[in-house]
Amino acid sequence: MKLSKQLFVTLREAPSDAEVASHTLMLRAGFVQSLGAGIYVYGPMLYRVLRRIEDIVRDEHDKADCSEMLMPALQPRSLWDESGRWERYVNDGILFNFKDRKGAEVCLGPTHEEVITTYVKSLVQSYKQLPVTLYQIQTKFRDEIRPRFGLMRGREFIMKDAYSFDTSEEAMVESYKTMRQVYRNIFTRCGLGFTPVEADSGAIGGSGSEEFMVDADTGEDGIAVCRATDYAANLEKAVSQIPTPAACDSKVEMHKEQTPGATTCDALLELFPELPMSRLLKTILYHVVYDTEAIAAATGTDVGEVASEGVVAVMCRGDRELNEIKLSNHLNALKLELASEDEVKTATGADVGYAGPIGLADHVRLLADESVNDVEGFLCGGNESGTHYLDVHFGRDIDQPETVDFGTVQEGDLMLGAGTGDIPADATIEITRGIEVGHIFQLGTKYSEAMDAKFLDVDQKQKPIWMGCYGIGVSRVAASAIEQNHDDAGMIWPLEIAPYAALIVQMKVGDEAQDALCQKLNDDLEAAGIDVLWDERKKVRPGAKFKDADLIGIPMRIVVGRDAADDQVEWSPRTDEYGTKEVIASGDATSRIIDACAKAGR
RNA sequence: CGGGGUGUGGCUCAGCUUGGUAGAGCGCUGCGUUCGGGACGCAGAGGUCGAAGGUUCAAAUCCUUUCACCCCGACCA
Repeated sequence: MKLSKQLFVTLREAPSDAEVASHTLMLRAGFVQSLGAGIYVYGPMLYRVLRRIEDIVRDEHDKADCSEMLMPALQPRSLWDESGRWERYVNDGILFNFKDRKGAEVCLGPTHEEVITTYVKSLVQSYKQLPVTLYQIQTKFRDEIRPRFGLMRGREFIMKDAYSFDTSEEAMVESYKTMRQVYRNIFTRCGLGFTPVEADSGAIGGSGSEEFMVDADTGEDGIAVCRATDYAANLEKAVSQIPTPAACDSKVEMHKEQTPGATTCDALLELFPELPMSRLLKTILYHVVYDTEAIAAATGTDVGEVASEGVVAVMCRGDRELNEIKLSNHLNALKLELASEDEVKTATGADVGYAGPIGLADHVRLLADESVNDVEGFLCGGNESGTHYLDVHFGRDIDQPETVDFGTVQEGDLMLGAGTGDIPADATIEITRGIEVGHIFQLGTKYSEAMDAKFLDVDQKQKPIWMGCYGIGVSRVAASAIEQNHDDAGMIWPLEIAPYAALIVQMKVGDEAQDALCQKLNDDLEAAGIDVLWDERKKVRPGAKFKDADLIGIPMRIVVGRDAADDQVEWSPRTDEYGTKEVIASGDATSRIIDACAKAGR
């Protein structure tokens, strides 16, 4: 491919609204153009990368007997009412929804469980048809709270989603394991360094779930990893041993202290410098919108009797942090946010900053994180502006509220069960960052039951189909590949997914020997099935060509210049993975490229 | 949603405080000299200063409204 045939325009300066490397470089290289927040045009170079990723995705899925299909992006509300997700997604504001000309509500699909379940249930009647796994590669729409970082979090993005259908839980787990291996193969072939982690299943629902994280400091997700045990989990999900709280010898009676202006843990520590942070209990108030149907189903009560909203107070040790995901899951919340100032005043009778467990308004539900266990003689808010209680003991002064793990794992925490079984006593947790490029779930029968997707089993009984679902952010894979592989000069693509395998940089266009040699290199490579890009732009000087070559990061490069008449070229790879700069015969260059591509399965 | 910031040629930005002919660098076009790591000279093209309204003899600049985009936060009590 001749470069001059493309609309190839690069920018010398980085556009001002780009923050992360992948976004900046893609804008500079003309890979993307922004059309609005989280909406991008994918240029020809990027599209080649996306197609390469898709091809790898297809190949690995097909090898695992998955069938590709395509579902509509436009989906009627009725489907989402069947699964019960319409309200939740509209509440979260993530759904692009609108009315058609007849006034019927529709949405642009953020995911496709409803459609695939509808499709499959009409086809599957017998256990003899299962298991089956279907997938598609398609554009998804999500009205993200805050789109950012270019392709990392867009409102429209390319996703591969797969769905497995099985006759039993055990069979579902088998399908899940197969897909886990498929995912490992895909990301390995894409040349990415990644970590699979245990994950929270979020709004999709279901039981087991793992995320595939590309290791990158700019990642939006925190990951808890333990080198000693291979444990790795998303911070939303991770568990650890909570350090023992500082002991308290004194049995002084509970008493009120004047603490005007001290509304934070740090401010309180200044007033009571001898008090350890672990004996300071904060109480945080949340406004909760409940998933009434889920609660009714779980408790066996009538939907009408379940409160739809409420205020919850959660206690937590001063040296620990709450985890709103865990809290939200425990409460069956559709929405969880910090209580407003007014709500705090009504609930506590005090300004924000003095909430405590003693004397809360009756309508407030009190819970606590596990970190409060065994804390004695603690300080907590007084529910009166400018006061806190000191030397409070659970049991003696107040009952200990219901205590659940609502906490966030912290760097240096010991592993749960450290010192028992195979887990070393000093197995500690590190916090790293990553980019979520894949997520796999065991859905169970959540959707099949809600949408009545059943099959007739060998025992003559109708049973719900066991489902799994598996997603890969194709466009995000491209962005994270850059995030992981770049330098100051530009992108450095892994050969497997590079827009072109090789680049011919011609120094002087119009020079007979160079023209002829470049043409031969181009033809030989193309004949061998190699996609090669030939920079034969006439009025671009060598320096600019080198800069552009560095920017777009095609891994293998041949410079054709002064030695062309002697059939010599410069081997000038983008990374030393393909050797170092040297002058070689043109035929050697061709065979090096062909060999490298064969090795990479390209 | 809350807070902060920014909108001026394709890109990066200056000008705004103190109203008075719309600027620079990069990029683009033509000609010439150059030609292995973003060359130089000369001559050009390209902007209703995000939008609407207002104040004024006069608005990129002051006021009001609005839209868009970016960042931070949703971790505090």
